[in-house]
Amino acid sequence: MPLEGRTKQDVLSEFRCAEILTAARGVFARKGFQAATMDDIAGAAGVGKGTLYLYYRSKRDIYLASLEHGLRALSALTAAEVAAAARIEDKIRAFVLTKVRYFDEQRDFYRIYHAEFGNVVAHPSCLPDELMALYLQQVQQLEQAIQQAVDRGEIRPVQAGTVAFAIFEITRGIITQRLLDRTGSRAEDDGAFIVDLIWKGIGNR
Amino acid sequence: MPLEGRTKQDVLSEFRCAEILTAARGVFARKGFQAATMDDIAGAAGVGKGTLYLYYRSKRDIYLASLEHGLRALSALTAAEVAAAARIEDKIRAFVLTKVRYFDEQRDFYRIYHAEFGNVVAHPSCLPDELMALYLQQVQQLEQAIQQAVDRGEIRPVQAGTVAFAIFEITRGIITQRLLDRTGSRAEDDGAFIVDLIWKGIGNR
Amino acid sequence: MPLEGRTKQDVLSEFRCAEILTAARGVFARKGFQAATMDDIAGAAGVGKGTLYLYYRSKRDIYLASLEHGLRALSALTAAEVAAAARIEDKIRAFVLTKVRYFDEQRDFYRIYHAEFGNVVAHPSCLPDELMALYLQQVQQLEQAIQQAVDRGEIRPVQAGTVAFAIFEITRGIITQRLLDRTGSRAEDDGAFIVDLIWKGIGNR
Amino acid sequence: MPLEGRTKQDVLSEFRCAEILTAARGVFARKGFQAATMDDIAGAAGVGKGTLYLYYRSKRDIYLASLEHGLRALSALTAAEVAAAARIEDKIRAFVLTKVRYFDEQRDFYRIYHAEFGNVVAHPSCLPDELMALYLQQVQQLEQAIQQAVDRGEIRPVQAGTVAFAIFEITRGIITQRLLDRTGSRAEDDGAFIVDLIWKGIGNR
DNA sequence: TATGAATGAGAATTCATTCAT
DNA sequence: TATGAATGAATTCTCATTCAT
Repeated sequence: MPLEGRTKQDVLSEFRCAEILTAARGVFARKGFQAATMDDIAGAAGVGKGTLYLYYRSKRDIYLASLEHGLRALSALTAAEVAAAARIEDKIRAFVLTKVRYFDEQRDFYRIYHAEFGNVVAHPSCLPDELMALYLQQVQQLEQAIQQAVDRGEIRPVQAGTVAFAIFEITRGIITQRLLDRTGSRAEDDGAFIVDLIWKGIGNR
Repeated sequence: MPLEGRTKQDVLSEFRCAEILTAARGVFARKGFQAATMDDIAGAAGVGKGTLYLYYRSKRDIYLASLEHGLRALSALTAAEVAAAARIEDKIRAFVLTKVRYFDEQRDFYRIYHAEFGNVVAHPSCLPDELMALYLQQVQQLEQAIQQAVDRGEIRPVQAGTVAFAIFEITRGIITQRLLDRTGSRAEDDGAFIVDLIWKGIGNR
Repeated sequence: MPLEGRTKQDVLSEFRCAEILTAARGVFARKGFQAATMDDIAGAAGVGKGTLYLYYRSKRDIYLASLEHGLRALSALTAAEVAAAARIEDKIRAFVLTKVRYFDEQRDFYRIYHAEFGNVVAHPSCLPDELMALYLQQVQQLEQAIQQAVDRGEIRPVQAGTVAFAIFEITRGIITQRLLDRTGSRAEDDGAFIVDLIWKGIGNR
Repeated sequence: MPLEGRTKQDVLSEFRCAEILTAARGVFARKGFQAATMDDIAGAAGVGKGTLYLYYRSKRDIYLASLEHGLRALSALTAAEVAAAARIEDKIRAFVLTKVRYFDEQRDFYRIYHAEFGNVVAHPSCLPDELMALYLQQVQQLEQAIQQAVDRGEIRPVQAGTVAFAIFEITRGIITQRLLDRTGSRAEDDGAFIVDLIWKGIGNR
């Protein structure tokens, strides 16, 4: 039974970490990084302020951990779904839909995600390389799929990187809209629209 | 003479306002809203800290004024260029190119613009309605043009709003990339790419 | 009249600095460095807490400034008095008496001075070199005088450095006692005792 | 068997106490009272943080116990050596040498000892009477010996208390120097110097 | 007895805003 | 009108002490 290591401590510790991270995500989503205080987070997590520092070294640390946690989950999910699709058309659809659905359920996380990665331009050097890599990896996965499709002649020759980036951006836009409008359009429809647009363009016949 | 109001005062006042706004834009772009201090802005504007409060009520006020100032200019410019183009294809090209070029020259402004409007999701209620309206108006102009094109049969029947939004998002993505990469691709080429993608999609044939 | 620079600002600034330093000296003397809070100091100085940071960068800065201020005054005074005395006996007396009298009037300062320089052993590297130099200079002045007296045959051949240091230490001891006992022995008597002891020793005849 | 009390418990308890005290002494010496944390001490002692509170009521308690422990040992040693010497000259030498040698081997303790008793002036009321008594007793032992020597005509009539105090202070100075300089002068030489100075003074012939 | 996770009071420092000059 | 010295509310982080296990 001791096979799994010191379960008591470790499980409790992991539980606390998760508790804090979840609470923090909500607070950060509601107030943004600056306006969120350690008191807020401690209160939301139902622990003392000092306890936060037992698990994370600083406010920024908690923030980055929130970010990484969600991003890693999203990335794994997207990679799996995209890989599972055969044709490029389906891969794109999988890419879009996975993200739309993920963020539909993780609205708090989207707010943080968006605030941070949306602003890479404004403050380029603020994020750890590891996190940036994780973020950029998303587009790269799609880019590779598109490049292969070009090579196989499935689609007309386009710059895979820029197209992937365009899809990425439109998806982000759609997700943003879905969060702002509460007019629950179906995720499938939004996804279908993007794929259709990217696939056929708007030009008349 | 008194036709134009108290010219001396007004002109001086406007001059000071512009001076402050320009300085503030640079500071905000460099440091972000939170990290920028009134001392920074006063220093950059070459005035005393107290003077800022003669022209603006708060730090946030200066920020919003910066935003509005640039946004108004961009909006007017875009409207004119889009209106000047005849065919929808050209209107889209004009839309994209105007924005790409504007931000190429107003990089400081782009950083603020992006940070703030990119984050509407995260902090929905923070911006005054007037500013939001100005922002949304950009897409609406494009949307109308697309709707007309649909009505005229210039392009296949698509949801004008969503397409306009997609173009808007891709454009933003491209601009972001241009600021990050210093690999100076030509604005015309980036613009052409977007129009091409939107127009024809990536599907074969 | 503008010969003396911007008097208004400078005088006010110097006044504030002195005010803060005096208040701080009292607080540090009463509570020690660690226990003294910026609130204490601000309260004692009759200014806002933020004001302290207009004149000094940190709590430690205020502390060091207090120390340097008093030390510089003492050093100058001692140097003058010692130089004014002709015979080595009188120089030693001047050295002892100047210090005893100075600290009689600057009890607050003595507490800081003693706490900090008394503890060089415990935390050797904490003080800026400049301050340490100022401190050590005191013994060196005396050492030179003693060495000259040895060279001239005024006194028996002794190690000037160690003797100077011994005088320095006894003086410190006496001052400490004077502050603890409120039994007001006359400074002259204490001074005379030290000189007598150092001069003749306790050996019979 | 029960004559000696609950040996098992008591011995273990004493052992723990000694362990903690030794560890604490090192930590306090290295970091000073304020900067030393209970975590540091617990870590150095190889026990849990909570355990410290089973043996001592507070951080200050541990500190004072460290102090008392070392001071008691020093005091006993000095008393014995001084008593063993016959002539006053030898008693002084014994006094000086015992202390110099003791602190040569207990550098950690010296740092604490010096920091605390060196600062009696700064914070007069901080130490328990018992500890102060123990400290002052050192000088008093010497004072009595000197007074007897005066009474017996061994030395010229001097104020025994002040002379004892002077010797005490010079000795402290020498020890401090020995710890700062690593220029290992022999303890005997330093001791001889002090005795010589105190005995003959520096006056010529 | 031994532990170390949890706590929260407390302190240094920053900075938007005010206001006397 | 212009200034910048003064302010104090607000925030992050530390660490002695407690207490459930």
